[in-house]
Amino acid sequence: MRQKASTVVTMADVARSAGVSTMTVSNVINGRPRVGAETKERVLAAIGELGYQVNLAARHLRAGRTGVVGLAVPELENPYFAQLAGRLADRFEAHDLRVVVERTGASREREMEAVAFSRLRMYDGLILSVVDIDPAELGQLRTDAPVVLIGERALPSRFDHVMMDNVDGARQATAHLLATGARRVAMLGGEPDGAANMPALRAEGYALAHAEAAVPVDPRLNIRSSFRLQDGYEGIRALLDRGIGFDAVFALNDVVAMGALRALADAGLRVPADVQVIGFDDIDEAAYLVPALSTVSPGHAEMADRITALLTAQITDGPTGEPQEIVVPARLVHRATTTPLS
Amino acid sequence: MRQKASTVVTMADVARSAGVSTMTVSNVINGRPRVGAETKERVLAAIGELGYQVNLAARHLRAGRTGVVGLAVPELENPYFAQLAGRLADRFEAHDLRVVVERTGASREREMEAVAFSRLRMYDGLILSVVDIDPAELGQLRTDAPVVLIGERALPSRFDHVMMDNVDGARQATAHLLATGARRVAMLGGEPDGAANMPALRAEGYALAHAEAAVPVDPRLNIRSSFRLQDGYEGIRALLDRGIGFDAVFALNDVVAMGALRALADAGLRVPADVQVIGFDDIDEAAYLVPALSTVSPGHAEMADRITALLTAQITDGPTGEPQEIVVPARLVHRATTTPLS
DNA sequence: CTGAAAGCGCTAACAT
DNA sequence: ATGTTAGCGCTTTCAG
Repeated sequence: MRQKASTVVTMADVARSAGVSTMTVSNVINGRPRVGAETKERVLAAIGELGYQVNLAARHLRAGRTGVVGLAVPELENPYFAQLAGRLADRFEAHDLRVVVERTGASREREMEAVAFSRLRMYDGLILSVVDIDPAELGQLRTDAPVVLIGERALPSRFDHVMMDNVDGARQATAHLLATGARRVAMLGGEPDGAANMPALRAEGYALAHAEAAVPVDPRLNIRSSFRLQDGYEGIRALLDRGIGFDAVFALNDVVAMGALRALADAGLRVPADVQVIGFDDIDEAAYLVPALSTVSPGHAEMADRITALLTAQITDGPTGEPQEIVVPARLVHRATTTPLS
Repeated sequence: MRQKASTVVTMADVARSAGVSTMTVSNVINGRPRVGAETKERVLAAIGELGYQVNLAARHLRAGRTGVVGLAVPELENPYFAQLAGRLADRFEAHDLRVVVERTGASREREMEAVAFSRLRMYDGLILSVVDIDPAELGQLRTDAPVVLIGERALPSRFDHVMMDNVDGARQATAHLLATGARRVAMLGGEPDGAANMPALRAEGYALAHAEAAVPVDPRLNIRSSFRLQDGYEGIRALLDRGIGFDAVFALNDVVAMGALRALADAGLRVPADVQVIGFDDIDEAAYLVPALSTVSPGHAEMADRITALLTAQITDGPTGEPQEIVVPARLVHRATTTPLS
């Protein structure tokens, strides 16, 4: 399993071939000024001939930085994360930092912690979407590497942390449903494991709105599942098959809302006349569904701006004093799957 | 802008604190067998106390490998790529390789080449989705690092290359439309720059089907644009506004098809009764749209399997002799936006 | 303008 | 069972 060391061209090879020192080669490659024009050409020629490429591992070891920030998300396929990744990539590009995305595999907190933190040193900074992590685990991590957490509710931690207002967003969404006459609001998506994770928070907002409107919650309307399209579809089908009536659906994210819309259409139910539907996340697709999906916008731009600002600050200035904790407000987006207020 | 070297804990620090050599620390960390139980504990304790974390840059420099494979795609937000990334991550995990995804920014071939190849050495292997790259540029690259190209038509290159059958998929899709009575098939999406890029190939299949069916093509039905939802929407709107009649839409990908579906619905046109619609890519969302989108499936599983096999082979066995060129067949998926064949 | 020396943090190979 | 030596490929001093 050995590498064929002979095929790897090093800087020393180039230097030898061009009859200069490695230092001069280094200078040419990095476009440093004080190199003779003719020398430069000789070096460039040698590089071309030998097909030399810098060894970034060595460069990084030396430089102590990599120029890349990692973004660790539970899953790549979820449009929310894919779109977040795009927005962050845009912003970090402006700071000459490249974003690379990796997957943690969600709920499995072990894996997440392991992956994300063992690799910390590969990155100048890490943006970690915490899904289900135990605050205690976070607490034991010894590192002053630049890290920004995104996702859940306030965590006791020494890391900067930006979150969307899950509870309030869910409250607003549910309240709108209730205010426009719904009395039996199904809640769809999210695993039923306690914890302060995202589904739990959105569920909290759902409960809150019911309490405020003094509308009782029927626990049978609580359909928990994973967050795929299929889960949204099957959740609604299950409700229908079991004959459990409902006049609105609060989907814990837009993806399951999409699945729900489909199930409703298949059942011949009209949206929003028979059943209102509202999602969460405001993914790009929401506006283009038929009918267009009402949803909760978690403030995409502000979120991305905050994350970028926080992380770049840490990277350039080193560990900051107090960890910041930023809550980006959520906003209802009314489209065609809900009935307007009055 | 100096790093605070004092806060970085190295293996030597741990060794000193535990009263052993760095080698012993290394052995403990890597779980190598021949370490005394009591020594091990001392080391572990020191690690915990100091909050030591391995420096992966150094490890990689030493090991000559990183355990990560890069996936460079034009854009993260496109569900096709997001879903591809997920499938690849699954498969590479089985080989103890982690996939990290980065964005090349599509069409700008310079950037793409630059990004993808300058970083080659960071990865044990690279999967590069070539969008618009000039074969000549690829040709000049000197490297025998493991690379698998995905995307377009056959390229003269020394890299393994797996592609979907763009032309045939498009031909099948268009042929179905024509066979079920459509005579004016709008083609939607894709920049109109010549080249052997994806849009051009799918356009070729479109033309081919028309030729085979002896149906003339009205160039005004060719609406080229970018590949966002909005572009699909606006493309159809433009056709409608200009009063250019059409009875079917071949969308160059599912995302623009989604936009088109929405525009059609807004205009009160029934799908497929008034206008048939077919997309390309078979993204997960397609099956859940209302109505469910007929599309061309590019053989997702086979594609991912092939890519994984090719790249892992290169990584473990070194440069192979002949570069492989694999075309994964495309298959029509009939759902609700097209009328069935007779 | 160019070069020599030293060392980033780690681990394979060889002592002990 | 543990330590010593050497060096991965690069770049930062500091000398020419």
